[in-house]
Amino acid sequence: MKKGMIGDIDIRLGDCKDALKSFPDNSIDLIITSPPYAERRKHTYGGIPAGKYVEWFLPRSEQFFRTLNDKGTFILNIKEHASQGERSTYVLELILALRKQGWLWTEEFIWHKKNCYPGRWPNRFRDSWERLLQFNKQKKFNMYQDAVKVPIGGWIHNRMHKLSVNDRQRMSAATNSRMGRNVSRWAGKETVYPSNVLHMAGECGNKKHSAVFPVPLPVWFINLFTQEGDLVLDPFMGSGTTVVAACETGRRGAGMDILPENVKLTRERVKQSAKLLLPKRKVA
Amino acid sequence: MKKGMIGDIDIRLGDCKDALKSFPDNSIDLIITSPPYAERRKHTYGGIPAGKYVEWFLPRSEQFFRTLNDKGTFILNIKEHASQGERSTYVLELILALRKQGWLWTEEFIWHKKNCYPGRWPNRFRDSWERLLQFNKQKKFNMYQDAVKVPIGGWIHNRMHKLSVNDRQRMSAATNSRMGRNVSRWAGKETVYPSNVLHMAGECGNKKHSAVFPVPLPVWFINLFTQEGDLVLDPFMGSGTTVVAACETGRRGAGMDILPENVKLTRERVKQSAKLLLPKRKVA
DNA sequence: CTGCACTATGAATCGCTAA
DNA sequence: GTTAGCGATTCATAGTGCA
Repeated sequence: MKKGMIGDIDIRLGDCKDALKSFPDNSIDLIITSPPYAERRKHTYGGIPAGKYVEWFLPRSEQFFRTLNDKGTFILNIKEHASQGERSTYVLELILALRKQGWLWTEEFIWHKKNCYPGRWPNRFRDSWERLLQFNKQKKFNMYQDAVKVPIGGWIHNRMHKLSVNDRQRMSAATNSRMGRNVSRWAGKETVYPSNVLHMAGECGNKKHSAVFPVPLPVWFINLFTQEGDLVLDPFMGSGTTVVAACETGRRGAGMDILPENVKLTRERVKQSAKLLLPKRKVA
Repeated sequence: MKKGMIGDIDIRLGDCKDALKSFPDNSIDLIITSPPYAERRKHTYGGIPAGKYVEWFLPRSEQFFRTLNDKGTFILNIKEHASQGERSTYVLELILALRKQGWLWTEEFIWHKKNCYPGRWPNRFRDSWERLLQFNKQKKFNMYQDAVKVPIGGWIHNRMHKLSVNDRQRMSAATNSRMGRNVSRWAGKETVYPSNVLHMAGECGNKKHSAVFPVPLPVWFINLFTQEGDLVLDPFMGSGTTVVAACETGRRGAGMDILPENVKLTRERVKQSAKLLLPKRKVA
């Protein structure tokens, strides 16, 4: 086994701008990452100024473009901060710059964070969403929509709320009524395709690491854009959530980070994840 | 009473670029509008090309800037389309251009439309969100956050939003009906401030008019950014949803549209709305 | 007046065919 | 070559009609 590998997971220390140079062209099937946002994480990543963000990003996305499979996808999780009462525009400028670099701006998913960061300000409400920008190299790319179908109505939750007490009684009893039919449909896997708004709680309460996103988020995109055995990259690995997600879904994973503690942390998480999965895989 | 006025509502025929010239500086407290999107509404508004959208918009937003109160707010509802596998970038360019025109880009609310347009494509899911861009003239602007607090959990609130005109009539009459009970339940609940993601179904199934957004949407922003008696403008009035919302919330309203049928339609809706409200006001 | 079954339709998008 | 038009696809709602 090569150095830095745990099973099918390749974890490295370094800046992706340099570390990716040893990756062959067209070798990666999905890139999903949450880079350091501008003017954030000053003590760890140095806090890239908003005005220099695009020029900082482009040499790195150039490597993404080279290493990404022609039918692969690049998912960028980012959200501009508010400062001096205004939203920063660097993300908009980044989208325009990436198109000039050759990327197609295919879609913008919204991640609606149900339990967003608390707080109150006189001039704005809590920010409870982030952008998940999808970029591709060509119009035709791999997409496995059936892998992420959801129960009818999206969230059964909403449906349940509407039910009166009578409805609920009937629901549990009847097999032939309309509600009964609906219930059997839920159980019987009547599913529809999702939309471009994702409802997922942010990670919270974990003191060991401050994950930018919860595991289900990369899992969703991994299921949507890759198949088993495909290679998933997170060039700004952080605590390794994407890499863990790749491991859990049976994909190969790669990731890098400039901070040794993140490399160490990710290795530990992947080992943990692999341990839990092994018995599962035997069953399956 | 001046020509074109119904009570406190000023409805005009014409292009806002010209029609707004007779409005004094700093006279409007809130502008909330959904302009014709690029490459849409070809049969009615001609379909502005994406490449010319910014240059089409700026002379109009210049009038918005002049007529808006310094502590007022401008809410712009828009969403770029997808074509040939890519999202158009004209909205991003518009945001950048509006900042150059002097606007502060204060916030971006997400309108999550649960009942979005159906369809299935090999490369994308249904688009179920739109942008609600907030712009201001200064850092300090009027904001009445307490006016839009929601019950914890929020589901009764959702229910309220779904009310049709009929339901609202029913609600005002009945104290014993289902809705009446819900309202009383709501009164006892603890409330919290909302976030910047709004969940509202679009208006549909209404044969009389095809509203771009449902009344509760402008009502929400009117409550948030204005007080009773303030002036609310919709420069691209359409079927008059914003103007009706102003009427229902006891604000003064103004609106204009280049299509005579929209002017006529809005006048009818406002008259209807005023009729329903009058008895209520006496009671209250 | 309530609850349930049924139906129409909406700021959509892609891909094919015809000119 | 390039553009314009139309069909197929799809689902959460409001409205309608009836028991």
